[in-house]
Parts: sequence; C-alpha cells; structure tokens
Amino acid sequence: MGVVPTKAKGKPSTRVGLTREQIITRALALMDDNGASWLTMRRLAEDLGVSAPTLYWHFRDRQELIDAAIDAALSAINDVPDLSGDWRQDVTTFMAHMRSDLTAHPCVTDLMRDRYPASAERMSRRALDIFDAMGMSPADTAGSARLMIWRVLGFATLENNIRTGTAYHEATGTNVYRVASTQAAPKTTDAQRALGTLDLDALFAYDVELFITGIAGLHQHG
Amino acid sequence: MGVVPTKAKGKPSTRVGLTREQIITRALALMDDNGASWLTMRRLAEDLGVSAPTLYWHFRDRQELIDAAIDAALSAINDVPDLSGDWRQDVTTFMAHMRSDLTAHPCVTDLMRDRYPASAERMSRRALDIFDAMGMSPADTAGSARLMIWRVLGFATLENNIRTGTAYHEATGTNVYRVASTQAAPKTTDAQRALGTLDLDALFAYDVELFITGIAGLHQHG
DNA sequence: ACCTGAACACCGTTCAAGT
DNA sequence: ACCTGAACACCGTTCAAGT
Repeated sequence: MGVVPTKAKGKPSTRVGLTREQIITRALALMDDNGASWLTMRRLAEDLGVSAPTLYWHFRDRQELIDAAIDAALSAINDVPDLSGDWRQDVTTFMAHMRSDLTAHPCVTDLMRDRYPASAERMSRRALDIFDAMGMSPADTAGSARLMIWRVLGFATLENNIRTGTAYHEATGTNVYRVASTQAAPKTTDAQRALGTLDLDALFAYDVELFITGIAGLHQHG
Repeated sequence: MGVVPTKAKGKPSTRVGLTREQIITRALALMDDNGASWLTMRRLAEDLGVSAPTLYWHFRDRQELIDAAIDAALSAINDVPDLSGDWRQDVTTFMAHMRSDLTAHPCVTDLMRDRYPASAERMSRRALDIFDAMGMSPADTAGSARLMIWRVLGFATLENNIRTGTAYHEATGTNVYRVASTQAAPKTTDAQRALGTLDLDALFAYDVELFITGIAGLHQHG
C-alpha cells in the first residue's frame, strides 16, 4: 500500500490514487478557511488536482461528502471522559469538550444546519448519564441532557460565525472581540458600552455557571 | 394609488405594478413552505408572474432581498412590552415573545445564519434593561442579555429545523414530536426512552426556568 | 478500478432593448 | 419608471469513453 503508480504519459486518465479520507480532509480545510458555501465540487476537484466528475466516483453526491465531513469533524466528540462522581465537574467537562470539538472546525456548525436535530440527538445520548446519576426522573434527565446539548450547539454556532464572519472585527485578544456598532445610536448606558466587547471564553464560562446553578436550584442539589 | 394600469396587448413589458413589499411577502411565504434554499430568483419571479431580471430593478441583488425578508419577519420583535418590575416575569415575557417571533416564520432562523451575530446583537440592546433594573454590574448585564438572546436564538433554530425537517416525524400533538431513532441501538434506560419524545413547549419552559433559576442563584435574588 | 471531457439543466446577474 | 429576452460565468450531476 502507499504505492503510487505513475503510469501513463501524464495527460489523460492518469491515476492519482485519491482516497475518500484525503478528499474529506481537504474539503474540511478549505471550508474552514473560506466558508462552507465557498466550496463547490469543481473548486474542491481543482484543489485536489483532479476533474470534477472524479469526486462522484468516491461519493454519491455532494450531500454524502458533506455528511462524511461532519462525521469526521465530530468523531472526537465521543472521547468524553468517564463520570467523576461530581456532577458539576461532569457538566463542565462535557460542555467544554463539546464546545472545543464544535469550534475546532469552524465550518462544522454551518454544515450541521440541515442535520441539526439529528446530530444534536446523537450527542444527547452520551449526556444522559450525568443527570441520570443525579437521581433525576427520566423526563428531567432527557430534558436536561437535551438542553445542555442545544445550548452548547447554539453557542458554538454563534461563536463560529463571529470568528469567521464580518460582523465583528478587531480581535483584541484570542477570544475577545470588539463588536462593530451597526447602529449609529449613541451608547449611553454602561451596559450598552459593555456590549461593545465580547469575550467568548468568559461568556461561555458564565453560560456554564448559569446552567449548573439552574440545575442545582431546580433539583435541590447543594 | 392602487390603480392597476392594464396597458399594452399583454405580451411584452406589460406593467405589473410590483412593489418591494409584495415581493418580500411572497418570498417569505414560499421559503416558509419549501425551505430557504428552495427559493431562487427565477422561481420567485415565476411565482410573481414576472421575469427574473425584473427583481433586480426592485432589489440590488439576492442578498438585499434576503435581508429585507429578515427585517420584515423580525419587525414585530420590537413590540416587547414594558418592564413590569418583576424581573422573572420580564425574562419570561421577553423569551416567549422572541421565540414566537422567530418561529412565526420557520425560515427566518435559517436566513439569519449569515447575519447571526449582528442580528443577535441588535436584539440584545432591548434586553439590557431587564438585568440593568436588577442592579447587575454593566458586564453582567451585557453577559446576561447576550446569553438570554443566544439561548432563544439557538432554541428557535433547532425548533424550526425540527418542525420543517425530516429528522423528526409523527407530530403527535401541536408541539410534541416522536423522535426517529437513527441508531438501531436498543433503548435500555428510561431516560433513553424519554429522549424518544420531544415536547417543544415543555422543553422551552424548562429552559426558561433553568435560566431564571441560574440568574437568581448567581445574583442572590430570592 | 479510477479518471477524463462533453453535455444537461440549473443558478445569480448584466445588459441592451422595449413601453 | 418598470419590465423583457438573450447572454455570461457559474453550479451539481450524468454519461460515454479512456487506461
């Protein structure tokens, strides 16, 4: 394996030895850099040094390629560590893991849009244990898991759009953004001024805190 | 006004009297029914009984039409009632209002995707008052407002995808869904079984409760 | 088995031309 | 001012054909 058979003169039908994995990897990289809608079959093929119809030998259609890219980008999401016994710890870990997986490839939340609910459901199953271990009712366990997933998914979607989009500018730090004032309205309040900056890490930490405090309050867990 | 000048023989360049508003209304309706990506300039034009280039007299390009559609669908969002003095009440009202606005046109969360952060930011300004009135610091006020908005936005995005998509089936009630089991894995736990049903109204109510309880716990508001 | 060019039905958009 | 058909550069996808 790994043998590249450089065969014919070089022009027509030369074997390139393209694999599904290579195509997916390149597709993900290009979408992360240029946005999901930028990538067309023709552009991807050109980047791979191949003609467009070639891709249809490896994938049935564009959607199958996209689905494979989503799966590849989300494959690491199953490596969530085992429960620690401290549910606050477990919630924090799960949410942090999920966020970092979803933001590792900024294009993935965009790609998932059509498959949103199904993808979210798949992740929910892995979250049930945390709330089950707290002694919640089955309905509350399912609801809590679902909401935890939905929240991280929503956060990561916004976050990815912010980091790759044009609505925010001037990243003053790693995850701190200056918010472009779309309205010409003068910012009078201090809170309005505070809206002008966006620290994604701090905001996520606050979201996690809010969730944990909410769960603790509603289910009487000191 | 309102006079339709039926002029020439009927074939070429007959004035139709098309307005921006008519185009936007029709575009929204078609997208709600068939999905955002279904709508093309040509299909919209055909539906309006007009040729495709005509739309480019009323709108600079497709994106301007989309932006106008978003604005139209979100215009009602400013009608959030005044503060009641009870912050729990105000949070509940705001979130409920925002959710119903975002779900009134199922296509709107899809359309907002590119404009996600900017749209969310616009709404945040209207939410600041609630937490400001609680005596929060400017930073906490901004963070709380932002997270409240993000949460409803994320919830409505999932919800709209669920209601119009194919991942869930068998709506057994108005907002209760049977979740298609994508995995063939047997559902052993009660919680896993509970995941098989999805009551959107109850889940949203739980999310609101969670948020309010979290805010109350973190900011010592009995 | 793997890759090609040509072709099909689309798409957004431009433009000269009609009334 | 408002609308048209023709045309341009794209797009996903199919298909017969090459090695």
